[in-house]
Amino acid sequence: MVRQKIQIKKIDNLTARQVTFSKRRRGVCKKAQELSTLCDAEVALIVFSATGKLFHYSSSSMMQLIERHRRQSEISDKLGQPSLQIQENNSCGMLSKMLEDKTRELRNCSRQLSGEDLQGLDMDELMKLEKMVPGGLNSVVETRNAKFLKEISLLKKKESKLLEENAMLKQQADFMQKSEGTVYGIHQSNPSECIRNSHDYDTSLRLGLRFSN
Amino acid sequence: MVRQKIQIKKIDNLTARQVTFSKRRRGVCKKAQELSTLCDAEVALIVFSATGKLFHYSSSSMMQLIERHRRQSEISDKLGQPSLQIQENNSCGMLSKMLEDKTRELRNCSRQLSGEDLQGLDMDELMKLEKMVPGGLNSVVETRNAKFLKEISLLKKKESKLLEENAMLKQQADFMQKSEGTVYGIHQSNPSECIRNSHDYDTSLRLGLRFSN
DNA sequence: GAATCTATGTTTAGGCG
DNA sequence: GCGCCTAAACATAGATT
Repeated sequence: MVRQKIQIKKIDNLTARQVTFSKRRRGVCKKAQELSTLCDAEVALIVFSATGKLFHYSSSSMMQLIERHRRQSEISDKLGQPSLQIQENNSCGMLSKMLEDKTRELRNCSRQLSGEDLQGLDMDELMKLEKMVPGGLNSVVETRNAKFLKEISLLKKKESKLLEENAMLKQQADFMQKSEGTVYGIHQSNPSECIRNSHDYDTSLRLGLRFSN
Repeated sequence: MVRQKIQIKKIDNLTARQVTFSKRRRGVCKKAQELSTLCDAEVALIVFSATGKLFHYSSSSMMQLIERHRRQSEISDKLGQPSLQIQENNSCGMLSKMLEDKTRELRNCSRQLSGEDLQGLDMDELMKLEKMVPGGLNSVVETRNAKFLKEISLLKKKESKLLEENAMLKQQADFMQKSEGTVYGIHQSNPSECIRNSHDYDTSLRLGLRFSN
């Protein structure tokens, strides 16, 4: 049999999953290395297998990279909080420079985001933002943010609807399963297979936070 | 001129390097996501561009993953990772899993956002800075709002797509019902029978499963 | 710069030892 | 598990718009 197109969802067959994990783990690592080398970037990659084994790669020091990441996040957090430190510590020139940087970054982001991601965090962050900033901004910005929030509300309703549908379909599937035991398909595992050795996660349990496109 | 084989060394031309960075960064990110989804792995990826911009992706919580990595790296004989989020009930077979995948995707887009974007935190920064710097920030506001609108638009599209997919799943469910309740099961497991833990943290270290160079 | 195109290089699913 | 094989799927360098 020749190669099939696969869909990006959890591979059910344990063996196939492990094999794919091994292959793709190396693939991702290689890609990370290449990115680092070709583009002069710092890259850190941490992978935990379903069995809990750790694999990692980093272009330089993992600790340094993690620390750098943490600091960057922390800085952002501080800025996000109502703390006024920065007002005291920065001149207008410096702030202007930062703003320029951020604007550039945001442009880049817009480009990147065009494909697949965005959403949740943006909404959350904006909500948070709204609470944090008590009407101090000018009316134009407030109006726009309100508009944005309205859109978010709509999208959340849609999400709820989708979730409802999912629940319904789950029930349906449940019912069908109870009413008929016939199962055919590629693979059906015996539940007892799930009780493997103590080093083995049951992968079918892990409904982790995934994203497939 | 058509595509040449490239050698993995730093790209000299700045523009080409930036373009490649952008393309490959997304590529690596996608691969990381796929690995996570397909193989039920936890993946964290941190990338700093040559200009210092941060990009990251994580299949779940970046902080948790980093913390887990830190612990496993430094103390190999410490057992019993306390919390590995036990999953919700999953007893409906393939269709149910597909639906859950979709639901999860919808819910957790934020994580992909935090992976690809500079996060909503940048927005916070901008807001904060806007408040501090008097005037002359219209372009920043415009940029941000444009980004918001674009994001909303894309989110809508994505949700529509998900709804469509759910509709398809519904059809599938209908079909199954008509087929006398048979189930095209690929894998079925009962979570309650699957007890796991992970005690072999140090194994990966002994086996030299590292990619640092 | 960003988006798209496309020929080509690279990855990898599915097998097998 | 690992390594190798093949061909299909995929990623992407280079060019163009």
